Amino acid sequence: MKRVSIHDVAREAGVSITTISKALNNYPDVNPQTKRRIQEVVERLNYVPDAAGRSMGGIPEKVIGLLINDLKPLDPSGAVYGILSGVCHACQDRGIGFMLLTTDFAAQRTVPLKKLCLSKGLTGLVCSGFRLDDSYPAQLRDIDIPCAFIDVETGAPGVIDVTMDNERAAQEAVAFLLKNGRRNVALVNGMRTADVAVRRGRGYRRALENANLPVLPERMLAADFDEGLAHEQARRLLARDKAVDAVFCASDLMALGVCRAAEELGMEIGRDLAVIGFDDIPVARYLYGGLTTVRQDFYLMGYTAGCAVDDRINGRADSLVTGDMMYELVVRGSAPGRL
Amino acid sequence: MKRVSIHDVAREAGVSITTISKALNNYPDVNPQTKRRIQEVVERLNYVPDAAGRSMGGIPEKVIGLLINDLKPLDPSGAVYGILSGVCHACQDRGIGFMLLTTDFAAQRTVPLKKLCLSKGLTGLVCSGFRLDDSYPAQLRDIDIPCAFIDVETGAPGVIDVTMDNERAAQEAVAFLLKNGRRNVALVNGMRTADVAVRRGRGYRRALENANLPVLPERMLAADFDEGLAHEQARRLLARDKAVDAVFCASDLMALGVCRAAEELGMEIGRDLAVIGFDDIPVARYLYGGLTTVRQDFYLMGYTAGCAVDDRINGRADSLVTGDMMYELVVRGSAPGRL
DNA sequence: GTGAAAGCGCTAACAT
DNA sequence: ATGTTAGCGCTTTCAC
Repeated sequence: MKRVSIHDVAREAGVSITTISKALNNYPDVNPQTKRRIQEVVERLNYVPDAAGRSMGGIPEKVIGLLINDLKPLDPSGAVYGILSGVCHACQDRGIGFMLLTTDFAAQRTVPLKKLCLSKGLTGLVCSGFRLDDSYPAQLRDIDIPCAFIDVETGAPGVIDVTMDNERAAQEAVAFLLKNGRRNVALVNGMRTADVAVRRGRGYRRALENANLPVLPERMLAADFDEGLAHEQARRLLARDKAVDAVFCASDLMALGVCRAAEELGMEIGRDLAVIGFDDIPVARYLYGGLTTVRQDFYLMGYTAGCAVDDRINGRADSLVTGDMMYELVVRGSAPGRL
Repeated sequence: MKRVSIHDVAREAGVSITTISKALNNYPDVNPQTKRRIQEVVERLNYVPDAAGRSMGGIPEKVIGLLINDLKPLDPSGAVYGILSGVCHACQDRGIGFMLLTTDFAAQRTVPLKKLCLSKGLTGLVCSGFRLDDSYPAQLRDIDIPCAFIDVETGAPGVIDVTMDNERAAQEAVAFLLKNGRRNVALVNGMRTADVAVRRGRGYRRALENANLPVLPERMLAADFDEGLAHEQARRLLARDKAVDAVFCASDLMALGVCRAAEELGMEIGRDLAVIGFDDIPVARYLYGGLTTVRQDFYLMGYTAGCAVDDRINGRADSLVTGDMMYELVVRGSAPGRL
């Protein structure tokens, strides 16, 4: 079964392919009658212009690629999904094509970013899920299409960094704990290769320093954004350091692990131990009397990134959304108090 | 900045474009020396073959499209994400292209499925998120590429239905409750337009009938797979019908809502009220002493669908994974007992 | 208002 | 082992 081409339509409609092309691209110099006849034939033959053909002819569709690093089977925090749907909707709203691409640590060394963009024919790019030791962030200067990076402050010239002020958010969260009477606040952080983790760690530290409290290394745990690891680490910490009365976690998932550990040790969440998470995942409000957390809006980040890239594509360079994304401390039962 | 084409490479390497093409496509009849020289020029010029050009020339890349209906900003159950990453990885493993597409109720009536496939140049299709009243499932006979449907038993000839035996799974879950002493089991179901909801409802009914227990309409609630609605409905039910000692929910999210309602009414989950969910979302194991649930593996469903479609593309028609997907009753604290 | 012809970047017969 | 040429489906001058 061969594909029906513009020639088939032309033959059937009794005109030249040129006229078909013009009619389909809404050129003004086509007789309305002819146009209608053509439309009819198009319907009847179920003709659909070939994208490759158009592209070659001179109408390459604009496409924004969302490049996700290390796409995993599970996305417990929903961050990847949120960003994905955000970029996707932005492209829909702007009437521009969307393409999902993936890579990983190894592939980044094999295929240059520029080559990737070129081979996919991208007009714009949004990157997400990259760590500080990945190589694509360093290849940013090579590509010549508008590009946005999510959750990594690349600082690269011309690159749109879509991030929120993680340091300040973390600082506020810890300050909230201190203000509500906690004095021995521990930290459960993600891996050091995650830009956001580094910054949240800094915020934690700064909050303690501002309150003239000691920053104790033994109270700063790394749990790779993993519930299980957080649970394990927290259990050990809480068992040996009875003074700890609050924990700030760099993700809700890790906060869940901490809560689990605390309950196993007979502590009551929100009273004996205040726990703050990060992200505000959909189920956060239902757990442990509600998980106090720093909300961020992944969908909006994706949507913002997509729009910003599209703006750049269209020459509007005004949108520089660096560090501007919203966050909000949502106070619930796991760490009660007032702001 | 013009795109570097095969001609540029040819000129620079001092050979014809044919030789370039052959070298790049690993034809045997190219002098190894020449080939190396070409590789060099390719690197230097940063040449990347144009996808559209190849497509037209005669090497159209195979592409499987994942068509998702009604893509929302949030995916609390992680179902969409799991399927997405599954199909994506399947395509990677099989060395075939992957394309994410979206549609919605309105668009389905505007753009015929066939037209969509044609315009995107798809070689295969995986559909997810469709309801019984959507129109694409009915247009299946129109398309002439291999196609898999997830979570809808279309029954269409040639279509790969990737589903699990929802009816049997639900029946087993309810039977488990009965076996462990529960006698007044309520149902909290999703919307009637979801194929899986219909089947899970049937399983619930059948389990009761098999045990010669009455099937009471007032104990069958519809909560649209929504936590809030489930909470509301359950609260009302539990308040008026004190006999209810167990609830089977068609999703973990709704189960959470039910648990919340029960606790508000002073009931203890797992003792006063047994609650079973469906899906086994990542956080399920951490809630209410662990949520008893029917696990399903969305990632695997996506992966299976992708592979099955690829098999079909390659002429291997053996893979007919209808109703075969795994499920498993995971017993935890919210509905304790033995199988 | 319509059409003939060139050309987009590439592959594939078919020479040579 | 390499080059010539036709053609893929489309858009776009430029004549008519």
